Amino acid sequence: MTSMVSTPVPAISTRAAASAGSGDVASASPTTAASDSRRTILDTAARLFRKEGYAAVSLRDISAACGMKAGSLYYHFASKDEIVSEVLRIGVERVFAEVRASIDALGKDAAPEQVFRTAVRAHLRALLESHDYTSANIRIFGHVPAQIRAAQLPLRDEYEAVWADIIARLVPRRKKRSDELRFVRFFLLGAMNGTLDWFHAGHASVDEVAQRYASLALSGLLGASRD
Amino acid sequence: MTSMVSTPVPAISTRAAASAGSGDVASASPTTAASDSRRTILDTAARLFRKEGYAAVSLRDISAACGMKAGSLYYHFASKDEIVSEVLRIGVERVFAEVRASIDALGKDAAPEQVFRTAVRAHLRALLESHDYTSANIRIFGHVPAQIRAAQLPLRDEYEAVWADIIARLVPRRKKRSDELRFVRFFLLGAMNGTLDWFHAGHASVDEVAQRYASLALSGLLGASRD
DNA sequence: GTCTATAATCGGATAGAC
DNA sequence: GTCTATCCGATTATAGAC
Repeated sequence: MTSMVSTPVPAISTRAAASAGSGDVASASPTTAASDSRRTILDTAARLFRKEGYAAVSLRDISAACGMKAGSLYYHFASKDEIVSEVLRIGVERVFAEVRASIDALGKDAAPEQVFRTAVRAHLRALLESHDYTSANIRIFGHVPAQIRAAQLPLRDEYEAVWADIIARLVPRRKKRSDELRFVRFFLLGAMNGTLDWFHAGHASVDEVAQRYASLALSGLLGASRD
Repeated sequence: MTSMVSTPVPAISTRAAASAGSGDVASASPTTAASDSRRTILDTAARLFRKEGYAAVSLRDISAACGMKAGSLYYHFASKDEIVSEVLRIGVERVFAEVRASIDALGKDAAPEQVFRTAVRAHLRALLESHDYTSANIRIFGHVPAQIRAAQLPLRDEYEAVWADIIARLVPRRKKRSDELRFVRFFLLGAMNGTLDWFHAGHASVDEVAQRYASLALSGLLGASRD
């Protein structure tokens, strides 16, 4: 959600989950002891990175929370960088897949506004209740080494392209200049990702936040409140 | 911009700059060698924290960038925690003071929408072009030790109260429920603070971003574009 | 006020036993 | 696969010279 590089904009739902290399935790490989440990390490790392930040979490912290010793992590990963890269990648893959799936479920004739509201809800669900991976990504992305950030940009751009499409469908023909839409996209993603800084389960439901945020984005705070 | 604690809401511009303890860099104390060094250390720390994050910046990094040795910092500050606490405090004080000053300059009869647009511009200017302190605050707040965060909440709440007031003036009488306004405030501050993740000088001016963001917040992305 | 020197701890990473 | 043991550099912080 940071890059300003423009990328080819695929139509929504035309692309497969992309990459998903050999290490994709989400894919259903045959369960082995090694893959179990690998997944446990990544789950734990995502949870700790989300809570504490990137630099504040040591490999000793991760391994201890897994019931392992620090040296054992190196059987599964070559470095801390490799662990955090995987966590970041999976974080985007998941919110990406869920937003696209939620849109696809609406069918091809869904109204642009309905598509928008559905995507906002899916993004916020992934961020606030489903996935430590996605929330860890948003929270630590700006704090990992620049080299790791750079490697993640293509995947982020792919995900942002989905939002560019959703927004482009929504906005009337007039003023479709691409830098117009860029501002809208940054505005919306900034507001949504900012929920991580204040949302705590119990005060309001994720779906309520999603409804309010979608309405605010569509109509503004002076606009007619339709819900 | 994180707390959910409600605080007394002062009318805009009725309160002095609050606190501004003995160590306020912004206040004009007689310039001594010690206060010069103190200020240099804080300026440098703010710049590095903004760029690299909290945990990634060591006291050696700060002192080296000041042309000093690490041990010398301890003449001016008791710990890294004390340095970062000062940076965070000054960051809020400054954006606070500038937003309030920009509103005060409009006079008491300014239209709510004009007040809003002016405040958005002042906040974004402090964040994106004026102050490493303010941008450092936004970037690292969620990554400093919990104890430090907690100590900063009252000041943050004071600043958020200004926004609560600006927004309350703007919204029609209907539906002024406070949790309504809370969502609007979080939505807006999230979008504005998110600019840190993508804005780079040169592509667009801060004032252009401010205009677009204010319009989007007021009218939404379906609304009439009035600029 | 700033320096040097150092204490005490913790960090990522590696080698080899089991 | 996981553990133990260890290397080695970096970190915060302190003590005392100048």
